[in-house]
Amino acid sequence: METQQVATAARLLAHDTFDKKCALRPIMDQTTSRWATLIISALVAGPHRFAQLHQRVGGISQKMLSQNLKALARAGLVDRQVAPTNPPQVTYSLTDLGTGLAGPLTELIQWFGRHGGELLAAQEHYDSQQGPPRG
Amino acid sequence: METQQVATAARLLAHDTFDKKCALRPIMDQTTSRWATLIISALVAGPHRFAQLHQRVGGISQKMLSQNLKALARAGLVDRQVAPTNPPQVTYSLTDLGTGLAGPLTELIQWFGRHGGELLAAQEHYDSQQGPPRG
DNA sequence: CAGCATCCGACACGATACTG
DNA sequence: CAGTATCGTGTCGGATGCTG
Repeated sequence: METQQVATAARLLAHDTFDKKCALRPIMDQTTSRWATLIISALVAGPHRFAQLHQRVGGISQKMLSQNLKALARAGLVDRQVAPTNPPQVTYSLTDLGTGLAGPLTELIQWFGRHGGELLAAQEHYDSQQGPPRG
Repeated sequence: METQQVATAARLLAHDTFDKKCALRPIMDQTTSRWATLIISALVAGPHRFAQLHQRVGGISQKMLSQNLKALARAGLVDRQVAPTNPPQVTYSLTDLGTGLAGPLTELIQWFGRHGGELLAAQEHYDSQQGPPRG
């Protein structure tokens, strides 16, 4: 189908997220990932040191923190400032781009906060009547 | 520290997303996961059949689609309607809760659409000057 | 058509140890 | 303090085949 191909091309040009080949998918995946969302929303409050972030984002390992921070820096969402002191001081902060993302992202997180009860209740209801998650 | 424990308790009651034990984390993880975001935003346009979704969300496998759909149904975000016909017709649609989530979520996706160019450019710039992604 | 069961590879993730 | 290197495990996720 010719129209099919045209549609695909149009979707690619427009960054159609539904398209399999959308170049944004990898970035979206990592940016909306478990840890990245928390890291970004933590940085909304202001610049943080590595250890501060590690403490703020409960349960994250240094490896994951470092890894996510690097990915976010690569995407141009966070800025990494190294102070030439001893011991070294590294400060992470949101770029303008990152701050822009933080808006929609925190709204999403806040939605979860507001509707957390409903979500939990729905799960309990679901589990109680037909399919317990395990066993 | 007593205050530490009190703070932790307060965070749990308030669904503090930063807390390691936050009960919402698993739900958030799967809801903001690669496929779930696309499925939800696909359903905003209206109810879909299984095959329709499979086609709409480019690159997803039946397994992942089925799995995500089940998880979303469990969280009370999508509704599953089975018509007793032959062959069976199963229709998925957003619940009110799901529609509520779709708002913040589509805003987030649209943000990526608008700033996709900047993100991609930032990555290229980053890679070109210091750290190519894979040696 | 809708969807589950199974196998299997790839990597995400965490714990630990080590470096500057 | 701020990471990197390495290892082991668990889960993610695709391909295939079968059911009703």
